[in-house]
Amino acid sequence: MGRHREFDVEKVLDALLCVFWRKGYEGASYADLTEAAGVERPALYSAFGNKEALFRRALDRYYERYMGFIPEALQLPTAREVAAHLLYCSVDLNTRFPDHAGCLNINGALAGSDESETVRQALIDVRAAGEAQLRERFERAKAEGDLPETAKPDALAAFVMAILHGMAVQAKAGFSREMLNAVVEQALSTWPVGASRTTATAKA
Amino acid sequence: MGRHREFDVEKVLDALLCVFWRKGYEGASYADLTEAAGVERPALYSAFGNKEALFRRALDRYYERYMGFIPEALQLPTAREVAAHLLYCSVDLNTRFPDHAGCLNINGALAGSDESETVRQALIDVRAAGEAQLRERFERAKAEGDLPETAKPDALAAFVMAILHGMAVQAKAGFSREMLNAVVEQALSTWPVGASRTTATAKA
DNA sequence: GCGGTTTAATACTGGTCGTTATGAAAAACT
DNA sequence: AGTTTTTCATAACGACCAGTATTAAACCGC
Repeated sequence: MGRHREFDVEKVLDALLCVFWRKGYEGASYADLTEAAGVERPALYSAFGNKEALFRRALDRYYERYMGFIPEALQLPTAREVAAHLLYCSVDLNTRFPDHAGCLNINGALAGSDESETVRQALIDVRAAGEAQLRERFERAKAEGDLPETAKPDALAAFVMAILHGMAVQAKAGFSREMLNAVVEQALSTWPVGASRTTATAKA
Repeated sequence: MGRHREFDVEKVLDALLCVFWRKGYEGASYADLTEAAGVERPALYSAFGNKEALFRRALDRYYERYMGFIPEALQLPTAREVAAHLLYCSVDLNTRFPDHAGCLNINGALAGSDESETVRQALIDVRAAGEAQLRERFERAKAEGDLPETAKPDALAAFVMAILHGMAVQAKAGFSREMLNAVVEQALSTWPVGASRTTATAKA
């Protein structure tokens, strides 16, 4: 019973997500958020809680709406295809929206005041979870002979993640999609070749 | 004539530099800065100007004091050695100080409020200048036959920079030096080989 | 040692931050 | 229709932000 909410919570969350994507957690003020959402301040508090809870909801939604290519990639048959799909889709996402380039996770809170420490750690945890999934996928690939015996799945996963993070930084700096695709090409050009695929070329 | 300054400007600048390194431009408050410097607020204004000017001085000092390996690297004989030196020295710098891990340029201002836009652009410009130097060095390497005719110096430079930025993000997240060195190893494992060095191994 | 000049320390400014109290408007239940 | 409950909009809260006015202390030349 009682009055109904006059705004669509998910639509508002999408608008807030874009603000955080562009300005990061601390850089986004409630003035920015209310303007983008078209909703007054107390409504945001009643719908989501405080700013940190709001950001975490936006982060969840970000992975649901935009990071669908991660599970997609993990299901591809070879480690190389997994990496390629991750990298190319990431380039697309990082450059698709000119007004909020890059990645919410990286833009969100790389460094900042002590008050945002918990948010920073949350972002780190999410990245670490993704990297762990990737490492496990590469371990499987190694067991399947898709990656050579000398391959180090943890280093390979960290390498792919480094490219992803580095390109997010570059996208935020205005790098073109073409340039970032060339970076991906370069990154993939040295992919290790396993026993089951020794016919693959060594350099793209 | 008049009273002498009681503090060493360069020592203070080093202390401020470390605060920015850890918290970034917007995340560092004057409360943080004065505490780290052991100097009161008006003294910082009289010595450096406002916060932005202060940050730019700190950034200059950062490159002078800690980024000496960049010109070092550019003078090495082969493109691969240039890249290797950049990457390994960067890992060392990013993990040398546990209380301010990563890179000042990346931590400084990746995203934030509109007021820090000029600072963000300044950091982007500095990175672009470094990348341009690297590209030119790779163009020379290509002309010398050190890189193959098919090599794209701009993509190669962007690739190396992406690894550098990505590792800076990872270092800030607490990655160990060993892990990052493994990332560098992976990044270098597929380095293109030119006609003058066809005897080099294709995979590490 | 005395006047002129620069630095040092304290305290304050207007503005913005995240958060919340308050009272009016609107919907559902009795 | 009347009552209750929830949402809405305005406006306020204390805290902190970057930046500064003010006054006392230290140094110089004389």
